[in-house]
Amino acid sequence: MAIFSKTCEYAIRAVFFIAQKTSVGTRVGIRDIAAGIDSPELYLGKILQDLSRRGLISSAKGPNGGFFITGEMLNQPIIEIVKAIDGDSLFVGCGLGLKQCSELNPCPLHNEFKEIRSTLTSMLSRITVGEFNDELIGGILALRKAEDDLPFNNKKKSK
Amino acid sequence: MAIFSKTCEYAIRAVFFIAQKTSVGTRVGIRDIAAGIDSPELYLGKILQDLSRRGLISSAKGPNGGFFITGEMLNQPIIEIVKAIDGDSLFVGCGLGLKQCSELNPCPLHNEFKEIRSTLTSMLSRITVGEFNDELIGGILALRKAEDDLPFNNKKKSK
DNA sequence: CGCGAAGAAGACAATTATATCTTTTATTGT
DNA sequence: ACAATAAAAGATATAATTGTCTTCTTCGCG
Repeated sequence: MAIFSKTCEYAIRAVFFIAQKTSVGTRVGIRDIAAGIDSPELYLGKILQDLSRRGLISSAKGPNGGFFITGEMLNQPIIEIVKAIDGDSLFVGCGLGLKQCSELNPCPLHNEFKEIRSTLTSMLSRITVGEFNDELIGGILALRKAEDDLPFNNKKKSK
Repeated sequence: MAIFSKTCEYAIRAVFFIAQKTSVGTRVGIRDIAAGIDSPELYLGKILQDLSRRGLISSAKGPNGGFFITGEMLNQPIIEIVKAIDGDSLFVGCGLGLKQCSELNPCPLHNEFKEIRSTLTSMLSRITVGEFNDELIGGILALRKAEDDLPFNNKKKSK
């Protein structure tokens, strides 16, 4: 068990990827995103649909279409993505899965988990979707393998 | 997605429960544990088997048998349970699921996750299996619903 | 010894998460 | 209008997780 579900990992990486592409002025298609973040293309399609329906990203059909992220969405914290995909159980539930766990009837790890949760929540609330654009463009941060590991076909799409 | 898998939640609660019973000198059967922590009885059986095979709890068959926890096991940190059940992906993997994420090739959340992980790790390493015995006995902490919600048959086992 | 109480073990069923495929719809450029 | 492109949507497949059932083995006690 990682912190996020696989779906959520793909979603976060995809959103960072799209944000970065948007910041240099281009829309990106599913194929390019999948290549850019190392994810199964068709599955990613479903995830992007979902994010788009929830208003976390935008999309356009047709030639020159693709996914993009508008200005204000760049300032969304990534906790929104996590909540949209994985729900809020990471932030609200009892660490031991007790429905009735509360201040009055706490489980043994209740107080410890409050700390973990608040650390997580504040981190994910602080980081925004557009925050890493420059580092991603500069190659300082990665959403997949290193750049020179990219398959040769990753440039045929630059229009 | 909660932090731990459901299986792991049951496991931790069960171990706390057994530890507490052991500390007052009795072995406990699967049925009583399941009732004590609100878990499916038969599924719990599998989990306890697994923990027992890994040496995190002990068991005895036959009449007056049941599960118990020996002295030194009481000092085990609960991170051992988590690792046994959920593996160590919570503690070592990249938060965005990138296999090649590292200091040299970090994902955008790499440094933030180091903090989360170390908080989690130290907390789970610090808390021991026997740590809450007194509070559990005293009813200050809970592993299920409040005591007075217990089904009437929970005392028929006191031997 | 032999019965009953318990855990051990393996097969199986249901659910959820993950992934793929196919068809449809919308948009753009010509 | 037409052809090409790209996302949307729905149906289906696979795998992992979670949960149940049945049978077997072991042990303690009379």
